[in-house]
Amino acid sequence: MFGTLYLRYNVMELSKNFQHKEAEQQWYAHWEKKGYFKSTPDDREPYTIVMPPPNVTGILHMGHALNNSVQDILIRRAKMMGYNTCWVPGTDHASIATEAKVVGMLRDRGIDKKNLSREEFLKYAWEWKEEYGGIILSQLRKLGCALDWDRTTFTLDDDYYASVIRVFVDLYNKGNIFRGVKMINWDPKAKTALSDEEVNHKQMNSKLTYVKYRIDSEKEEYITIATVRPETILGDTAVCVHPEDERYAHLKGMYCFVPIINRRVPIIFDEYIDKEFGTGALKVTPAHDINDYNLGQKHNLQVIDTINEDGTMSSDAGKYEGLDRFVVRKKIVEDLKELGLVVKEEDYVNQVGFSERTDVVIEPRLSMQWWCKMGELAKPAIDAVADNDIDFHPGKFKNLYRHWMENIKDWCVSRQLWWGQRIPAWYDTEGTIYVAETAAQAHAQYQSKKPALAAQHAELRQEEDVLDTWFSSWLWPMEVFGWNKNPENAELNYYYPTNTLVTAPEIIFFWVARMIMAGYEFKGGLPFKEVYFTGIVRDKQGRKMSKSLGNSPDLLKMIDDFGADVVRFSVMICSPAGNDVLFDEAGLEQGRNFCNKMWNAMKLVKGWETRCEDDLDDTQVRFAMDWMDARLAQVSGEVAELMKDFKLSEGLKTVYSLIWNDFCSWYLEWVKPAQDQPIATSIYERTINIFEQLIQLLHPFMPFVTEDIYHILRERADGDDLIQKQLPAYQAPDAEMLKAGSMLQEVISAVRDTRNKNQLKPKEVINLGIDTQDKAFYERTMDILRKQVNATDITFTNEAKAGTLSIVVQTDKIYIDAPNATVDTVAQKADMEKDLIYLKGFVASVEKKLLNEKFVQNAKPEVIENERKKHADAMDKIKAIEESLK
RNA sequence: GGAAGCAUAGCUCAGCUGGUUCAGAGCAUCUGCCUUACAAGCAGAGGGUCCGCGGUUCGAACCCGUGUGCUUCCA
Repeated sequence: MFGTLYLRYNVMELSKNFQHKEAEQQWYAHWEKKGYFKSTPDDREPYTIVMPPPNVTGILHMGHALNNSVQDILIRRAKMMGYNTCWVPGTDHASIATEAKVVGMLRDRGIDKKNLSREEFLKYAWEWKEEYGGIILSQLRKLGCALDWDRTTFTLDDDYYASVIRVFVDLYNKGNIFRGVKMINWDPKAKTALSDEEVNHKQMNSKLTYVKYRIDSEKEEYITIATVRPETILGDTAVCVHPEDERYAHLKGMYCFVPIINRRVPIIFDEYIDKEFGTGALKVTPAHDINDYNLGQKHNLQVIDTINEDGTMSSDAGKYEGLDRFVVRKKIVEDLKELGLVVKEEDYVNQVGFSERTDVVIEPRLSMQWWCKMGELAKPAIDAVADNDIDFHPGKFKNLYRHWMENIKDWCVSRQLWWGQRIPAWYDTEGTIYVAETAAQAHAQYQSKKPALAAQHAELRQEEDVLDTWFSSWLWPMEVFGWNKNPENAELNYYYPTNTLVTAPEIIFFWVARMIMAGYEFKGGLPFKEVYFTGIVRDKQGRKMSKSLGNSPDLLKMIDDFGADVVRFSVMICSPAGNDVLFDEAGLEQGRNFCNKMWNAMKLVKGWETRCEDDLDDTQVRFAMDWMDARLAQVSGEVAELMKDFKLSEGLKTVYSLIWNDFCSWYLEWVKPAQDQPIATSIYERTINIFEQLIQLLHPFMPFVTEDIYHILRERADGDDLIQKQLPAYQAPDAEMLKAGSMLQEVISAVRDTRNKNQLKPKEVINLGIDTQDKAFYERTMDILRKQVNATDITFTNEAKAGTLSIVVQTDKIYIDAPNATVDTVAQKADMEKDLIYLKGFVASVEKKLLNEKFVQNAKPEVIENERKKHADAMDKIKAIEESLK
């Protein structure tokens, strides 16, 4: 492997640009081979992240790229800070999504799920999983993720399965799990119940249809209701009005007929009704609306279920039986029109629930399901976040969390699917339930409870339903470390609680809240210490990236074209902390250019290697090196602060600017020897050291290019890899050096600006006369200054020379003499006059402040001191300008 | 209908406890340069009523009230 390295890194053959494809492959394999991603408990402090397991059916999209880049950055940085880092990968069995995929695959092969037994179906499902599942894990490698692959976990692994069953039984025994009929969200495509969290509400343009119901009386009299779901009319078992609605007061105790099927139903009165909505009369369909259901309970109404589990009409729908609900919606309105019962139709905007998984319209449906009571589980989890035992970033999600947790409802945990953990409940012939971890244990319960029945009918029937996928994911941080086998095992005790959970705010209820509850309930403590919520990835126009909009870019192609580093850069650079991510492909170019910049800087520096001479004097550029060290120290501190606050995007920008502006644009230009000139070995060595530290700061963000450059800069011993190089301890930057450095930059920029404004070509030589109190500064930096502004003579002077351009930097007066060009000194003077006017105004405002008694009384002493200093500085500058204008 | 958040340069965003020459950065734009690593580059410049209105304060981008607009979550 180092053979190929050597070839690629032969200086003479260094490519024009950074070659991401080779580098990525090479370094990921190297890191893996070296075992850098692996973690075993030792005496270091652990830093642990469990990756939110993507669906086993998933392929890498923008959300994953963001989420996992963030985690990788945190992990890699923690590793450099000396932690024993452990990042656990895995996938989620995603019951609904996967079962849908498998059903689709079977259909393509001409197999109908209905004709398969559970065992046969599961065999196919596992086959599918082995062949197509988990593609995303290999895609995460491409992104460069430093995951401990030996710990890869699947939520349907045997041990994982057992832990889910154990938790179910435990909660059942504690009385938290029960079975009951309730109104649930039914997904007619997946044919399963969903939890409230799995329903997305979207605004829809609907029609509000006004329909007349004939009242059962001598006269021909009608009551008109308004509905957006005419197809449910067939399930109506009442019409309801407000008790104080005078329009309907005379109908007390009367009945009306449901059109088409002519069912005689009561007119009931309830304060639930909104008198203003529609006609103030509501058709009540207890089987198909949660509010109607509640009304029905209260008023003892019949429940008639007119919709089948696949969304077609049931036998109770009479002649519409077998037709789809949306077909019937139209047809029934036509039929009602023919009967003359439609009063009018109005456009109406309402919220409609869609399945999070299959995106079909949810059907509220009454059904027998398994439920988990959440109230008790929620209590410690509420406190954990309120007391900041678990820290949320950004903090705004704390409120959201608390609000939801305080109003938490029972969790519908059963799903009418086969792919998942089968609910460990068995029924005897009389319908009694036995919940146990194994069939044998259930039988034992049965034997002891009903020996007579057991003797007659030995068989128990197991519940067909499986558990909600989230009922397994909520154990993730515990179970990836083998909680089920041994809840006190050494690994679990070392890595748990994990440090940081990085996830999307959309699953704060699905997953985050439930993991916290599970952590306290089953492990007796919090699952992670902090949660970082990334933003939602949107396109440039602010639209959420989604398959249906087709606005999410092809990540793998992007990685292929630009490289993982660039993709990571482009995602992170537009990810402001706590805000959504407006992904702009322009970031790809910026990232590519950045790689190119570093690559070329490396080529420049590397090119000096053969020009090194030990005895050369380096005092001329010592200023540059000392300044760069100071900047490095300063920015390292800034980055550390930013990372602590999860301001990763800011952190990246800061390092980017340090490398591009400070290092490439200033430093390298300052130390660069003239063409074909030798360079002092000491400068070369120190420059390499600086370069190393720079790319080390960047490494967590862009691991490949940095590791690659690290190895080209110097020949490295086996095991000397950037990924595991430890960050140096924080050093306070040399403040004097920083100040001097920016002064030099200011002088250079001011001279260049003046050159530009006077159309002095870069090649045009100038002379500088400098009037300053601080000659030492200019003596120290004179060579750099000369080179940077293309000056030949730099001399000290005490007076303005006629025909020169004068500028003032801080309080130094600089006279620019261009011997071979004509310059417009008048325009230059006018510019300075403008500065003067501004400064005088500024001084006046500061004076006003200082003369204001209230200010002097109330302001903090250091603020006043500052104002005085501002005043003095401005006065000095005014003086300098006035003198140079003479 | 309930709740939260946001509004600063053309775009995306920083701006801490009200006071630093505080109005900033990156991208985009404009001008000049193929200058001995990089034109995927270099040097420089121009862009803002800090959403409107009112208040608190010696002092407000920042605190309070209010209006407007946008976004998200919940029902």
